[in-house]
Amino acid sequence: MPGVGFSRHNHSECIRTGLDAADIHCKSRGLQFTPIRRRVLEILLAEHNARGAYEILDRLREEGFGSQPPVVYRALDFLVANGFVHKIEHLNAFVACAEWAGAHNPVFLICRSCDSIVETQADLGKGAMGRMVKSLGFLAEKSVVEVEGLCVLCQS
Amino acid sequence: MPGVGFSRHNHSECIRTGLDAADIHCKSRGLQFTPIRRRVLEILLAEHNARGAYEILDRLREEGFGSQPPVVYRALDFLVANGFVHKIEHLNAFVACAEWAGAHNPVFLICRSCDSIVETQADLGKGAMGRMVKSLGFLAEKSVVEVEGLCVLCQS
DNA sequence: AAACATATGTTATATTATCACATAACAAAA
DNA sequence: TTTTGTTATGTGATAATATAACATATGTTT
Repeated sequence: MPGVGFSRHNHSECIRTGLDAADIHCKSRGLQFTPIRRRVLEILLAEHNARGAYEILDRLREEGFGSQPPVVYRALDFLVANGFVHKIEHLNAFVACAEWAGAHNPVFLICRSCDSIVETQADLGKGAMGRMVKSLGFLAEKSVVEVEGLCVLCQS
Repeated sequence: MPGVGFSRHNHSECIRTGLDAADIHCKSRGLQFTPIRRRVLEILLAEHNARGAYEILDRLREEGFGSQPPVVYRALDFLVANGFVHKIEHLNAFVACAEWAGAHNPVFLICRSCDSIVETQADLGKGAMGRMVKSLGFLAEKSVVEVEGLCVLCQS
C-alpha cells in the first residue's frame, strides 16, 4: 500500500486521525456522523487511492447497509461537502482527505501505474497563476488540480 | 456570448483560426481531418463554453451524421488527442482549445454563472508547486487545472 | 488492383449519477 | 412527553456519460 508522499508510514494513524477529525467536526457543528457516513470514510481512509462510488457501494451492501446508489452518493456528498473526502474528477472517483488542517487548496498527484494518490497543498492564488487570474478579473472560488504521472516507486 | 478573457472580441476569428490550425496540423502529419471531426470542432468553437458529448451528438444527428454515441466520442477522442479540444473533467464536457500555440499547460477558469470558459496558461512545473512535486519525486506528465468561480461580467 | 490501415455505422452494454417518494430516526418546541 | 419539523435512509426507476465489439466503408500504399 503506497502511502503519504508515496512513502511508508504508520497508516493506522491516518485512519484514526481522519475518523477523529470528522467526529470532532461533526460534533461541534451538530452534524450527524452516522454509521453509513463513518463507514464510507473508513473505507476510503483504508488506502491512499481513489475508489469509485459503486466499488464502495458493493462493500456497503456486503456489510448489510443499503444497496442502492443513493446510499453511497448521499454519504459521499456529505463527506465531500464537509471536506473529509475529495472527488478526483479525472477518475470519477473519491479519496479521503489527507491534509485535514484548516481550509485548503488541494493538489492531487495521481500515479497512473499504481493508482495511489498523494494530496498536497498549493495556493494557486499566489504566484504567476494568481496574478494571471486576477488580471482577468476572475473571482476564484474552488479549484481542482490533478496531476497525472508516475510516483517515485513506479519510476523504476 | 462571453469571450476570450471573458471580454468582447471578434469571435469569427477564433473559429477560423481554430479550424485552420487543425487543418494545417492534420495535413502536416497525414491525419484525416474528416467532416465529422471538423464539424465537432466547429460546434465547440462556436462558443467559449463547454458542451456535453450528447449535446454535440444531437447536433450531428440533426445534420445527417451518425447518431450513435461512438460517433461523437471518436471525434472527441481524436480532437483531444491532438490538442484541439480539452475535456473539462469537472463538467464531463468538452471545450475547444483557445490557446493553440505550442505545447501547453492549460488552466481553465469556469464561470459557474454563465458557464463560459477561459483557457489560460500556467506552468505548474515552476514555482512553489513545481518544487513541491519534485521534492516528492513525482514525475508529472499531464495536469488538469480547473478553477470554478465568477467571471468579470457575472460579478455585478 | 491488392493489401493494409484508418474511419464510420450500428447494436448492445457498461459505468456513473440523480429523481422521486415512502419510511424512519433525530431534535427542538409546546 | 407528545407534537412538530428536520434530517437521514430505503428503494425503485431512470438519466447521463462512456465503451465494447464487430461489420462495413473509405482512404493510402504497394
